[in-house]
Amino acid sequence: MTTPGAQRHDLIATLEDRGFRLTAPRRRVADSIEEQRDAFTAEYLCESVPGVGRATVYRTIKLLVESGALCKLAMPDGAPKYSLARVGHHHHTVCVRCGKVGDFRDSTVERMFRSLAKEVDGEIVGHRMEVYIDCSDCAAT
Amino acid sequence: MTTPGAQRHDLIATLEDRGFRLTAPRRRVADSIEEQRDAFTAEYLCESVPGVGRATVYRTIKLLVESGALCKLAMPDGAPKYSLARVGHHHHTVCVRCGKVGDFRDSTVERMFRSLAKEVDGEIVGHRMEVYIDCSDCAAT
DNA sequence: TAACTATATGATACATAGTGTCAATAACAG
DNA sequence: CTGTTATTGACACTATGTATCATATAGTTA
Repeated sequence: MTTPGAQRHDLIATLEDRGFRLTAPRRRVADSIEEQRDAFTAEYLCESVPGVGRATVYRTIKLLVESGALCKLAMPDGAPKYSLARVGHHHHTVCVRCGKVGDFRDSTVERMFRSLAKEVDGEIVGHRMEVYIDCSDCAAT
Repeated sequence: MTTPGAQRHDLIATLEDRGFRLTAPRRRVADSIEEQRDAFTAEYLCESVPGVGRATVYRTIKLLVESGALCKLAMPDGAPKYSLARVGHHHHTVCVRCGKVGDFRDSTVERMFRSLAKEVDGEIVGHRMEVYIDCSDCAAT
């Protein structure tokens, strides 16, 4: 049981829990990710941690995505961005103008997948869903 | 009104309707796409039309996606594949083993988006959804 | 049907998002 | 403090495109 509302993004602890070594480059990448409020690209993250190798940044991102601590999203053109995971399983709204990410879990989403499971030829092994929005802040400008 | 059941994939006609020139390279790319039964990558298509420039293949794919005649899908890792569009707006099931693509339109999907529209901070301007399956043929092997 | 012109082509270089290799380095266990 | 093994950073390479530009051609018009 996790305490509701007490969402931490202790990315380094996530890596430690999975048995990875706590290195200086990983700490710097994790710290930088925790500072990002909105969705960010891997290349942007590389720039935010000068001195850390590009490959290390990508490797760290990959570990965090595999751990479920980070979500990989696709922009409308398919370009990838990353966003901190705030809840277990969820989907995202992404503002196409400012990149602000929102999470949502909707009972109708779950209902839809249950309904779909009966129709498809085979077993559902995963899914992807992103909802693109023009957020109220951007719409106001 | 379209005639239900009479789904054609006249990709060349789609380009003509949009005012593009009917060139030999475009005909070859369009013909090759119409032969693909499952989702395919752009590079695979390039190989299937030897002699046609890679840039031309990508340009033709882009025109067809913009026309709605071709769908760009994302595999679980985000890698793009393309699939002929059979109906107006729909979503896809993709077998993660063989790449077979199925279309679906589910009333609960529409209901879900209507429900979501009330919750999000802004206006929904688009979405993306793919359902990954292990199809019955692959599961049998 | 010949000529004209805008569009399209193909070669090439470049951009973005990663992954594989490998020698050097550093974390952590003992 | 030392040894082992994971990790790093540099670099090369792959995949998926896009930009540029000289050349070629589709479709129009005389």
